[in-house]
This record gives sequence, structure tokens and C-alpha cells, in this order.
Amino acid sequence: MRSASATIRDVARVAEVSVASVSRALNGHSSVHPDTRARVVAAAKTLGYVPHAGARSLSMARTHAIGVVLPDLHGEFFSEIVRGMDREVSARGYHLLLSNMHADAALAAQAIRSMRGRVDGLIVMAPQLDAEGLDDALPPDLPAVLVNAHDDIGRAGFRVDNAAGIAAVVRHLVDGGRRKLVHVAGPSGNIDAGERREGFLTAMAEHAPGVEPVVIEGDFREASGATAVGLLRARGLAFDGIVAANDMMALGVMAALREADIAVPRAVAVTGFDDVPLARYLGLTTVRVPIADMGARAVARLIGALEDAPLTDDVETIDTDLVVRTTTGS
Amino acid sequence: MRSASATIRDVARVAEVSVASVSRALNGHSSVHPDTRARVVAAAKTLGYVPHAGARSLSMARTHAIGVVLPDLHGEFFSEIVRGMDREVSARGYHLLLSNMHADAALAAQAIRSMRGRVDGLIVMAPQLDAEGLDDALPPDLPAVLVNAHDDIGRAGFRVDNAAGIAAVVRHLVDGGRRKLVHVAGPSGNIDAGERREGFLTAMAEHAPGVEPVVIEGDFREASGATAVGLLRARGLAFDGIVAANDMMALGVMAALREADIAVPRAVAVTGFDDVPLARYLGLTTVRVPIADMGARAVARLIGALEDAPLTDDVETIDTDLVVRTTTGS
DNA sequence: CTGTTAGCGCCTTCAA
DNA sequence: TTGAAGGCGCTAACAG
Repeated sequence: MRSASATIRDVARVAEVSVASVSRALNGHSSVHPDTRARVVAAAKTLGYVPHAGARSLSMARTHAIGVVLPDLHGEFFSEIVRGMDREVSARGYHLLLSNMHADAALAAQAIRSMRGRVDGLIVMAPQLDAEGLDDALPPDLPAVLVNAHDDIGRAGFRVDNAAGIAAVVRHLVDGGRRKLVHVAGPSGNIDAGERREGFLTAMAEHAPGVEPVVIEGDFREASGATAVGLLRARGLAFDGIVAANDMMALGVMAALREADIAVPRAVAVTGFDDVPLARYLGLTTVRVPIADMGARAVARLIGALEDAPLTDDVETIDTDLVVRTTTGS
Repeated sequence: MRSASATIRDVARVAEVSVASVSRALNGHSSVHPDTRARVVAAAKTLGYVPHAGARSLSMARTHAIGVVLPDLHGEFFSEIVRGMDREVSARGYHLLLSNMHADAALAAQAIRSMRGRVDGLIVMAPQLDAEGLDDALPPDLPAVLVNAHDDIGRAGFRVDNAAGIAAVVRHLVDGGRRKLVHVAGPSGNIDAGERREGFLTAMAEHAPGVEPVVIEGDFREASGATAVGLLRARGLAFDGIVAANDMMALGVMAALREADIAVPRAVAVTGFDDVPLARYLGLTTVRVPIADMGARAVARLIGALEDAPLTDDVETIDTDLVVRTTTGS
């Protein structure tokens, strides 16, 4: 009933061989005599020996863990992307080391640095960090894959095609006869929010020329969707479609419209972005982003780089799909 | 432009001091001459030195990471509990090492063991593993907190008060005049599912004596809720209330009832368990489980044990709240 | 206040 | 096929 667990040396002593042999036997090396291996395995079993992953990592310079740095995400998005990563990671025998990155850039850099020596590579999702901040927070010797970050820092990454997604939404609404569209934007500084906003303006110029597009500021949170509707009504603006920059705000919009007795979709159509599970239940027309796949692909690319060729610096695009539901009926 | 990163020795060389001084200076030890400290800090900065957490852990026998072993969870629950843990963990300067545990007990044990040497303690959520399996999968020297596991193995843990939650639901329904209640149970072998089922039978015996309670098997997934309704109708059973063992099945139930043109709540009341965000949107009466808090409390208790007194073996109870919404109106 | 030295637990040449 | 020895990067006595 020893409380301290057995080390490789204990096993060696019990098996009456050297630690080198224990190491070889337990790691399936070829040149080990069957008898020796048997003795080692038996000894390990009676001692309840479990290799010390930390020591192993140090000596092999390989942790088999990958670090994930995420901002404070809303429920669905977070669980989906982590699920995707976990799926891929556990299939390849790696672990995931999580680190939430709070808004503060200094803290973010600190969080990233504190992973050196614990992980073999990094997946960083930092939509609000600027290119410069990110660049010198990332240790130069640690392979990293960026997910939805500013893509001009010459690192491997993935980017959602926000412009195309929003364009599909606008086209869909215009096809349905809507013209007076309003965009509820995400927080300034967030790259996805920025691209969706730009995409909206561009698409409006193309599909509804002559119409003055309206943009209301939001922050990706549900409450700001409701606030946006309040603002719109207070200003007395006419509108027949609201293009929210994400699903949560779209839900807030819908709640506020219902409260104001404005019929959806008859009077006003509503769309979101992301396609979180809630969207399906509430019949929200939105843009589907394959979140879990994105996570899995990021991991696959990182591990691939770790084990084979080094990381290439290009940014892969994640395509989206327009999902039409009931909030944009005619 | 060196690719290999600097070690403490490089810093020592540049600062012209010993590695011990570097270590002391960088870790804020008191007995270091200001000049020395300044030289060390400067050298570290010019070299872009970042301490190697792995080496540090090995020598201090402390990783400042805690391992989390979770089963395959559905979105909401997963993200909520991880969020709660992360909140607590990052406030205390620790990291979270994730490991999804798949159904297979052997794989689960393997996953747990592979964390030795990487973490200082473990949080394990294993509602489907039996006491014995869990007990010998857990390394004896690794502090562990169990969340919603079988509680008879003498380990620290947390348990949701399932019986009380279901009792509150039954009482609420009976108060509303419902008598012919049906329970859609979770998967057998799952401890929460078991307790909810038992709790249902007990509560029925108490609050609706003389009524024969009906239990239909489910598996916690949405589809099984719909299936249950189908079964019920096929058997021609009369019922005016459905008590699902979790929210997802309740949603399936609601969808099936709507499809069958059975009015909710007029003809049939529906309740869930967990209070995932979806429940609020759909007006589902349910039992709120403070999931994030549970995660945070588990972490707090574990880290507290790591840094102060050792872990006590008692199981703390997590209280629930009945949340009445529209699916149980009269 | 500072440097030297010995590990932490494991893997891996290098000889035998 | 096996053992001895060095080292991964860092911390912690122990002397000076």
C-alpha cells in the first residue's frame, strides 16, 4: 500500500533487469528477449506501474498534447469546436490542453507562453487579437494553426468565408422581395464581425443597388439583438429584413419583434449566422458553419505537420451553406 | 533567428550568472541582488526566453494542470461544465487537460492512466462506469473528484439530487391536476437515469397513490423521446403528463406530440431535466441543474486539496430547482 | 547573495 | 540482447 507510485526503477529492480530494458520492453522495442519482456511486464503489473508522462515528454521532447487557446465563446460554438478537435485528437492518441483567453492581449500572450513545454503545437482562435499582438505572442518554435484570426501574419490557418455567407443571405432575402435590410453587426475588432459587415455592404451594393443599407452595432450577444430592434423602432426606420451577424443576436431580434407584435417573417424576415443547434429548433434561416469540422481539420493539419512535413503557411477557407428555414418565408 | 528556443542555460550565459540565479531571479525569490535580477531579466528578454513548463513540472513534481475525463456529452452540458471548470481553473493559474472517455471501460481506464505525470489531479465524470471499474482505473496517488459517478467507492465527489428534482416535478404535475404520468427513462446503467427513474416511482407512490406509473425506456437522446410517444400511442395508453429524464428527450416528446396534434400543455404536460438553454427558448418546464457551478466547485475542491488539506472522501450534493414554464400550464 | 551539484523519471546512444 | 551513463530543462539543497 505505497502511496508514491512506482517508477521505472522499481520495475527494473523487481524484474531484475536494467531500467533500459524496462523502457525497451514496455515500449515494444524489438530487441528484447521474450523472457526479459515477460519478467518486466509481470513486474510492472504487480507494482501497478504507470509511466510518468511528464518525464517521458521531457526526454523525448514530445508531449503528445496540443494546446488550444480560445476566447470566451458562447455555448454552442465552444462545445462544437472542442468536440471536433477532441474527436480528431483522441483518434490520434493526443490530448487537448485548454486555455481560455480573456480579452486582454497581455493575458492572452501570457496564456500562450505558459504552454511552452506542455504541448507540441497550438491551435489559436483569436478573432479579436490584432496581427501584431498574435505574432509576437506565439513562440517561434511552436507550430501553430490559427482559426479565424487575422490571416496576414504568415501562419497556417483556417478562415470562414464570411463574405460569401452573408452574400448568400442577402441574395436570398432580395430574391424574396425584401429590400430594406438592416445588418446587426458584431463587436468591432472582431475579424469575423468585420468581414460580415463588409460583406453585407458589398452584397447590398450588388443585389439591391440604390437602397441605403443600415447597420446597427451589436456585440454578438443575444441582448444586443433586442437592443438593435429597439433602436430601429425608436428611429422610426422602415425595414423588412434583419441580417444579424450571428445566431444569438438573431434570437434577440426575434424575441424583440415578437414583443413588438411585428410578424416574422411576414413583416420582417430574420437571419443569423453559425447555425447553432438552437437555430434549427426556432426555425431560423442562417448560414451553416461546419464548426466541429473546422476544429477537426485544424487538429489534423497540426498533427500532420508534427509528424510529417512541417506546416505550410497557407490559410484554408471554410465554406458555408445557406440554411433556409421559416424566418425568411414570404 | 535561432529556431530552437533558449533554455535557462542560455540566459545564464548571456547574463553571466549561474542557472540557479536565473531560476531564482525569474521566479521572484527574495534573495537576489537587484543588479543580478536586472541582468537576468534583460537577458531573458533579448533571448525571448520562455520557461519550459514540462521540465519545471518534473523537477517540482507539480504540473499545475488538472485532468478532466468526460463521457461523450451532448453540447450544452459539455460546454457548461467545462466552462465552469475553466473559470475556476484559470482564476487559480491552472490548466485543463481534456480527455473524452468513450464507453468502453478498458479505454476509459487507459485514458485515465495516460494522465499520470501530466496532471496534479483528476475530475472524472463517469455516470456509466461501475464502482469497481472506476476504482481500479484511478491511480491511487492521484487526487480525484468524481462528478455524478457511483458514490460508493469512497472518493470525493459531487452528486446531483435527482430524486428531489423528479419529486418536485411530480408534485408540480399532480398539483396541476395531472395523474396519468409517464416517465421516459434514460439509459440503463447510467446512474442519474437510474435515480430519476426510482425517484419517479417513489414520488408517484407518494403523491398519486393508486395510480399505476408507466415507465418507457429511452436513452437520453432526442429521438428516443419521440419514439416513446409513438410507443405510448401504439399501446393505446391514456396519459396527461410526460416526465422525461432529460431535456433532450423532452424535446423529442414535444415534437412527436405536435406531430400527433396532441396539445401541450392542454392535453398533455411535458417536463425535462437539466435546463439546457434550449429549454428556456421552448418554454419547457424542467429541473435546473447548476452545471457550470458543479464544474467550478469540483475544481475548487480539487485544487484546494492540492494546495492545502488532502481530499475528504465525502460526496457533496448539488441541489436543483424546479423551473416552471409553459409546457405544464393548466 | 551566488555558484555547484544532485536529482525529477524517462529514453537513448554506446559498449559490451 | 543487455547494462551503464548521459541528458532533456529546471529547481532545490548546500556550501561558500
